[in-house]
Amino acid sequence: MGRKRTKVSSVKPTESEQEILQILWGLKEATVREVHTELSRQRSVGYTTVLKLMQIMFEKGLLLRDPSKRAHVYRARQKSEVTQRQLVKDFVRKVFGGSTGRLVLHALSNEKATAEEIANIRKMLDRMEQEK
Amino acid sequence: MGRKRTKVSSVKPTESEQEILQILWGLKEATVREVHTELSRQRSVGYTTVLKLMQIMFEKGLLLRDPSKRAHVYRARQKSEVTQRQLVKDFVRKVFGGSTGRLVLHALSNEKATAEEIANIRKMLDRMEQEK
DNA sequence: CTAGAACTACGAAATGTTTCGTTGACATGT
DNA sequence: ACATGTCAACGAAACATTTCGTAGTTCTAG
Repeated sequence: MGRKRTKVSSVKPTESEQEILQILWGLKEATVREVHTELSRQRSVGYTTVLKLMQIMFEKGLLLRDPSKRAHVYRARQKSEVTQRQLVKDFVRKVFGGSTGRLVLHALSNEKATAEEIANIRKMLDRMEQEK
Repeated sequence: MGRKRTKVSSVKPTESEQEILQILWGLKEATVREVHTELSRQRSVGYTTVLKLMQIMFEKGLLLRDPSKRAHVYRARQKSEVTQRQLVKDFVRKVFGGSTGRLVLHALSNEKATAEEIANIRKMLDRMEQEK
């Protein structure tokens, strides 16, 4: 008997977990309290709720932690790029039937990007056409 | 007694519901059986499961239906654009900290878009810079 | 040394989502 | 008229996610 501890990399974070990952990516690493403080800015949530979520995320392999300090220090196991890639792919499939282009058009038509981002996007497009 | 029937437009579809919306957007309108047939292509799912989901979606106001035929004909209440806008916004906030540009860069670096889509994206960028 | 604050761990309730069996109505072909 | 198939409705089980209370430990100020 004994399942678990396989396919760690394919675990899809729930929505709450995504919020926490987002915060951890920004802070690089943080204690539960720091995450709670930050998340509280976005919505009302109890300390032990965040604690529990982060413990679960640790068990799932989404987070690493250093328990040597009294307040354990957590960090995301995967670089943001890796997880984001996975989530974008899933999202595009569910909401845009798999068409990345349609997602991009939609995203751009919604909100404004900065001039710098626009420039980067152009570069990206150039590169993509090169590769053909 | 009786709550409900408010804030219809702000209901966020669950993941299963998104799959069904995706199918309905493609078919314009469809019976439960048609949706089930289509969804079955993607994953294993029972007929009554789809039926129940669509009934719930109707109650939530996500779908409209015409019960005049024996097999009710359903369609999405909101145009795909509206719902997608909402979902993208939410997704960008949770996964990219609100930065649309970063989402776009990511999406593009993942998968290849078609030449036509790339052209459209360029046009969109042009337009965005015009507006400044 | 002691009171209080800050932590982790844990269990379990509350809530949300998905799945499906069963029932009864209606339709169709024989 | 009846057997067979298709349908909506519904209830509830199964499962997943979120929330929080409580207990026990360690730290810190006085």
